[in-house]
Amino acid sequence: MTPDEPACPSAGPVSFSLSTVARLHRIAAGRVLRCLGLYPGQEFVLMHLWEAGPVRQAELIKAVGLDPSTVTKSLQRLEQAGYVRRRPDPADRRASLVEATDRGCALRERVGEAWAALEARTLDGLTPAERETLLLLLGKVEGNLCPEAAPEECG
Amino acid sequence: MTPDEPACPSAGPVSFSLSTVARLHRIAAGRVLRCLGLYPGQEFVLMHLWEAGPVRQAELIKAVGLDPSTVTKSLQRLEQAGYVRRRPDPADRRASLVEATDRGCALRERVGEAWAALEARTLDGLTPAERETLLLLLGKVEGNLCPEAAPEECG
DNA sequence: GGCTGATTGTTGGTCGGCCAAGTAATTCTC
DNA sequence: GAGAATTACTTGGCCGACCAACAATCAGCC
Repeated sequence: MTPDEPACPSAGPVSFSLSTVARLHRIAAGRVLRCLGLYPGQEFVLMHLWEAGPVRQAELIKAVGLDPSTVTKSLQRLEQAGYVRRRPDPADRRASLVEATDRGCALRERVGEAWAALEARTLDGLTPAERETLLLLLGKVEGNLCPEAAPEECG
Repeated sequence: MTPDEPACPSAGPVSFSLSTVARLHRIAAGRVLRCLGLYPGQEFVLMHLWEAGPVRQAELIKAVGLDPSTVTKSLQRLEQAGYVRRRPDPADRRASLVEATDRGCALRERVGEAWAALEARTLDGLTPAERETLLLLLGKVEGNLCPEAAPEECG
């Protein structure tokens, strides 16, 4: 009856569903964020800066868990947009200190609202118990995928 | 104790965890797939072609749920790599018929194994009931994020 | 002091992914 | 049958994200 079947649930149904859900979620986030002048992904950087204040770039990278080059480029764009400021760390001439500008902080409330609305939409129709379960299970999966696994997977 | 806290669980904890898990999952998939000469995302296209045989590009787009331009570029690269063949549809001169080549089909088993291993790693430590629950909840979330929502979010 | 090694951050390249806009062909409508 | 609307892709542009390779600085060790 339904014209669009789930495509390939045969192998790895959870992996498949996870990928799909995450992509839809990112699209939904992007639609909301673009109205605020942001691109999806940048909100994580800003969120950390709002909560942590001026930080070294290395700490920011560790906090968001992204590749260093990704953070560098994201910061360059955020800086050009005027949401972020960078200055050299006087204590370490390699490092940079990053902080949100007033203009960047002005986004905080609206991003928070948008993020809350997205969370509400994501979890619509789930009971509180289900929400808690989902968060718990995602946490377990995150632990499974996180650190281990030597890069030598090609064997 | 743990030096790296989950950063920003304050707003939208599920959304946050979902993003993180999906990114880790994609990285894990990428590590495995790169050994087979694929990039993450291409496996969805190939999986559909393996199961469905020659299809019109429009059907492929609908099946994987991606943007048409994304599929176009992915197919161009898969074609250049020799995994996929495209030819015009004799019945409709706008359309293209797509199918996996022998070389593309040769990947099927190894991709299946890799995907199964990834699924196993993802779900390690979860009971069968938990796995079922996770799949169910992800399905609900997918339904929430899927179709609706007018593009006019900027109000 | 000087050499080796680890940290910090950047650049270049490639892909996936989206959007917006455009071309070509088919179908609908009158 | 001619014009309008729909469909099927493609191109260009931009961003996030990865990896690999690099320059610069700091830190430890003799």
